[in-house]
Amino acid sequence: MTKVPSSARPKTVADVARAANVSKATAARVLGGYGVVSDAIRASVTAAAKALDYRPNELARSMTTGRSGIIGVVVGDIENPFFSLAVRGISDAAKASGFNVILANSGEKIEAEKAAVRLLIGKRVDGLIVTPSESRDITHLRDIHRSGRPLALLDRALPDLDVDTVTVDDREAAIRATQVLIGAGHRNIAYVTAVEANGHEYVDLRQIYTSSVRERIDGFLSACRDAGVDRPERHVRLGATSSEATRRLADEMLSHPGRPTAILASDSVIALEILRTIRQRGMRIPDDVSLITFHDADWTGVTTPPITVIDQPVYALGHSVAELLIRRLKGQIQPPERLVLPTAIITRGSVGPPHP
Amino acid sequence: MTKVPSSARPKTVADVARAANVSKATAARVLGGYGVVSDAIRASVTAAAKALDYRPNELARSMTTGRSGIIGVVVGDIENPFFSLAVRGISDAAKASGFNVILANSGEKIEAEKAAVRLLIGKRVDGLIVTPSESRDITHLRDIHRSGRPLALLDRALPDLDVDTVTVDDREAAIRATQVLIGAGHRNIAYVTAVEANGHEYVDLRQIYTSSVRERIDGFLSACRDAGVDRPERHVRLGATSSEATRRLADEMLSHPGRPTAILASDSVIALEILRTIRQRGMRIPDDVSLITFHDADWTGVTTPPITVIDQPVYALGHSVAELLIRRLKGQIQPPERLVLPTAIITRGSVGPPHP
DNA sequence: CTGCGATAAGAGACCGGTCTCTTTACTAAA
DNA sequence: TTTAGTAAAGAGACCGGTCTCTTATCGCAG
Repeated sequence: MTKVPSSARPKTVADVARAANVSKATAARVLGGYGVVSDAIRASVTAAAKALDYRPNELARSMTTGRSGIIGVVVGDIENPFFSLAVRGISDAAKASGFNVILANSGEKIEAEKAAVRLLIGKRVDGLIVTPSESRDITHLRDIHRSGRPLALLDRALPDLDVDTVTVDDREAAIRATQVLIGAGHRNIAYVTAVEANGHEYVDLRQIYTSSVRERIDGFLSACRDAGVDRPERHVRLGATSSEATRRLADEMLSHPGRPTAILASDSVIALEILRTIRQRGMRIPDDVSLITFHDADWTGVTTPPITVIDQPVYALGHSVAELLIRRLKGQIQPPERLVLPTAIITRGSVGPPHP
Repeated sequence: MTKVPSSARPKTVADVARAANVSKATAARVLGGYGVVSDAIRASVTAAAKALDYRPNELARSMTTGRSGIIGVVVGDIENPFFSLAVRGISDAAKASGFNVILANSGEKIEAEKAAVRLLIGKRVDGLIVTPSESRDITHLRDIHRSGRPLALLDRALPDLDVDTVTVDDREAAIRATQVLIGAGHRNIAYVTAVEANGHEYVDLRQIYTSSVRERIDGFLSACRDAGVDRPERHVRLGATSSEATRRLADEMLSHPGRPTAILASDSVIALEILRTIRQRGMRIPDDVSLITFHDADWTGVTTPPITVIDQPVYALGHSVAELLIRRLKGQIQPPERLVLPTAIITRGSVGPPHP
């Protein structure tokens, strides 16, 4: 004798109007919370709505109003704690202003990123937050901007695209981290990053299409050169895109006779894999090799020794880029802002003097 | 002389139809990829669409078709790597079938969960995946089900709600982990979980409204009792909901004279905080206290010593719950399935004999 | 040469809201 | 008593697609 589970078409304003014996317009006014309605009518419509279990169709609502209340977010990889934390910052800021978030991840692939943007635009999100995976091909981002939908960039700036952007002082951070290693006596320092390039071999800065990574490498090289290191670009390693790739890369790098005495990792996921490789090879930190990584991931404080990190304000990064976007969504027009948040080095125990 | 950045209203099928000199219906057939159209007309409509930079309005499309191509996901906490990984599994499965994902997190609060469900239903998602934060109040989940929209549960079963569910063998896993500790000689074992309850004091299984946690505690208690432990429920600690709370709880627990010689942590976030507290108190693992945690989080392998864990197939959990849901979305009707995935214990170095 | 079926294109209703414009009823000022 | 003014409710267009139903055209068999 149980009720048939479904098949009951969701109720509409027209259904409620009929039940309450008012016009569709009046019912819509009550249910939509706009216009003027007498208290008596309001009560009876509300009662009818409750009785019928009316739930508004946000889709229909969005179509007429043109606003969906949704912010689209395209990140490189949700699994990377850096992004999960940033997304949390975005979500919190969005929720506080009554917006919701649709998440899509690009896997750092430009084609996936384009598809995601197309999809979100199609869903008529009110605005987008993107971590652009490339600076070469940004036509899809131009399109967003051109279509009048606000766009904001997270963690990675694009010189050619003048929109709200929140990044950290990547170059500065890389310089300081490198100086820490140089100060400890290192001259053979490797920089390991996920960015893919043809040949996995670093040649030139212009080959790096991810702005944050380019900044970091630039800072790294600059600090190395200032310390008189010869051709530091030899020690930039690209292509740590997966744990396997990173493992292979690290293994190859550490088995080499002229192996680095210190490593600077571009994110915590890479650092973890490098740490694993170091352990596996029976080497010790910081005795055999020193390590610094970007992102103060939660685990970096509990290893033995704990890892010295570049602490990025990740949550704030997400929170403020969302706030910038929302400000614009609310109609405030102002010139695009480029926020650069400061980082700090947290000194732990993973840096020591070089040991050849 | 630059073009005005926006204000150009997005083009519609009607615009394209006009430009191509065909009827709206014909243009729609081409652009929507349905119906029959001659090659000549198809070409001219496609050309017109490209010229006008037409982009379909998915909102309008969803409204008439009734399908949005979106799966709504409500998880407890995106920041917890357990959930990020599960979400990744969901996303991958969804993408493979042409679905997209809207993510909302409840913060394990029932009110936020209800709001999220209401929102997603309003957005007319095609189906929902939820990790119910409570088994007491599930009217909102009943509503989903009743409205005919498929619902699937992730990680937590609800006995009263007969829908597709994917969980792991929590009770079994807890028993095995507890037995490992008991086998090492421990009789004073603490179980620490995030679940909140009035008074933070464990009294009764019926007080635990999160099914997975209840299962685990049940298994833990059962294994303890089998080993002749007296009143093991004394050692169940609730309320590790934030890092601060966990820290406080752990600190209090470890400073107590009759402190546990081993700890079983309900997730990796809790374990990390417990580990920090242990270190901070100058205690050592496993000499002073043994530790096992649920979830083989990436960091558990790199601490000294590495942590023995209960390895849950988290990605598969997400992937298969999404597949179950999608199967139903595609119209296949079958009785609700309750999948229980197996776990395994990965023995590392965090368990040793008790040391009073 | 007529008629039938198949194919291609057009006309217009519809989805479920919002919103403008119009109508109605009632109060208050002239 | 007439009239202006206002508050409240109704009628119906509209958003941008989909989809059914109708109409026009063409080939081919009888």
